Amino acid sequence: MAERTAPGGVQSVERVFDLLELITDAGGQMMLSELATASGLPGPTIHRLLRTLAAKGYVRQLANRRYALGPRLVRLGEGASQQMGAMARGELTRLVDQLGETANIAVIDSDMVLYVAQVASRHSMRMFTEAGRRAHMHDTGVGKAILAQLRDETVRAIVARAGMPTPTSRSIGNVDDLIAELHVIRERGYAVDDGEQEIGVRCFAMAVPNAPTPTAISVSGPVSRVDDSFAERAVPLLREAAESISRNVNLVSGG
Amino acid sequence: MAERTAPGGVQSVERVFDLLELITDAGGQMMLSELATASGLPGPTIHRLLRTLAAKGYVRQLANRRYALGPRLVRLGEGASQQMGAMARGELTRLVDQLGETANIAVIDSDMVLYVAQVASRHSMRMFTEAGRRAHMHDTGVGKAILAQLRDETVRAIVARAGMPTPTSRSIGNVDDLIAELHVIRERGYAVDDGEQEIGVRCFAMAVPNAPTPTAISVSGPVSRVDDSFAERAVPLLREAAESISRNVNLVSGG
DNA sequence: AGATAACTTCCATAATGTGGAATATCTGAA
DNA sequence: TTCAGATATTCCACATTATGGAAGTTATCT
Repeated sequence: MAERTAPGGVQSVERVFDLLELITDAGGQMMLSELATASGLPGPTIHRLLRTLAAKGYVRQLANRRYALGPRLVRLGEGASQQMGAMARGELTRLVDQLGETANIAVIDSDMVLYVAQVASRHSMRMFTEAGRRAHMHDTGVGKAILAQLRDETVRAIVARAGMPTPTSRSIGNVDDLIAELHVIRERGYAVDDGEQEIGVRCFAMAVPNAPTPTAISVSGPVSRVDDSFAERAVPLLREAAESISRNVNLVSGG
Repeated sequence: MAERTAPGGVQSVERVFDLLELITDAGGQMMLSELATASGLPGPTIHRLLRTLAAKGYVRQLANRRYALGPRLVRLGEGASQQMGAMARGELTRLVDQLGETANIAVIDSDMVLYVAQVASRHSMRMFTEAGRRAHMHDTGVGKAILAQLRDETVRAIVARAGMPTPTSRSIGNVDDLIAELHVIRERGYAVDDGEQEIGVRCFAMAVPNAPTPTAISVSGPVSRVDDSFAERAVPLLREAAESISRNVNLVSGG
């Protein structure tokens, strides 16, 4: 019809993943009628698609007829996580060894950042950002590092869709301030999150150059440990790590 | 063609998930030609399917043209994992109320156990197994409960791939001892981990029957509290919980 | 460099997926 | 309990959609 069709895209495959994303957005389970209104697809079509997924275990139908994400997705997700992690884990571990703070790798995922892997520091006081967690872009180090690689108008579109909540008094609350901050990040080569997501937590982040999906890595910890002298040591190590990961992601890496 | 067609199944959807599973089995990345021989599908068909996935971020194409699992799968997997947890949380909470010790649910995930959800006891001294954590199978209660449901040769293959580290002096260190232990577990109906992962921690575990992915639940705590009289109370409650979760997880077709 | 293997694009074909209409099932009200 | 309204599922005629052989590209090996 009037809808734009992606070239070479297989319709039913696109639809089935749209449905899975909708269910995920809704917290893991949905009624068929809800999916119909959310997706705009006719009931029988959705039913047939979900039936196919259910037969393979990617979706489960509950007793109340609702459809829920199925256990087989866990394995695929874990595999994808390991895949990204395999390319980055060595470098993240090295960062943790060298700096003693928690290291993360995150990618952009529909207007937010998705934490793909984490190597935790051995300190008892540390962040709990689990792999698979999503966060806003404007108030995280990795998010700002990624945004700094995009064009300003793209950034505006992203925050318009995702919103700009201000979890702390230091969070950036409007687009123009964010754009200004991104200019600083581009000059400087790395992003800083100084208590923008949580007071007392500071984070240094850097984009992974030429990644297929915009990607960034970070080290973060309490301000008491993550100070100016930490930054001096961290920035060159972050750069090394980002470049090394870039090489891994783009070239072959047996793991 | 003369092939059997699944009733109501959407071909391209089935194929696309078969491909994702193949890539996962192969460790996260594969060449198109490898997929062609493994799946029996013609090259152009695979290419079109993967291109659709790649456009949405469920697969990434590396510089050497190999296809790897993409970052968007991470989020779906995480959602599915939480979903499993949601179905079990009520039962786990009841176990904690009844027994006063921490309850876990875990699934098998590429030769290891993946802790999907945990309800912690109120005791200050307790286990710290976080949801999302993976552990070996041979030295955990949930792992052994799951292995006891599999055929011996499958068990041998799993431990051959995953290895059998012995974190404590009580850990099982060779396959034959493990197989013997699994026979005991099958007879008895539940698994015990008595300090095999950490000295002083005891755990009772039971498989969730007929789960789509092999699954088990457990209660664990310090030996001082988790003794014989605890076992007497725990085992019937574990069985009830496992059966209840089984009913939740499997689609209740009879109403 | 040339040869070989692997990947990608093209396009005629019909098999495949589609969705409106009909039917079955569930949920809540009286 | 029975009934009405909402929701899910099955059916099936139709053409849109996916298919895969053949041809064209691009990488890798010798």
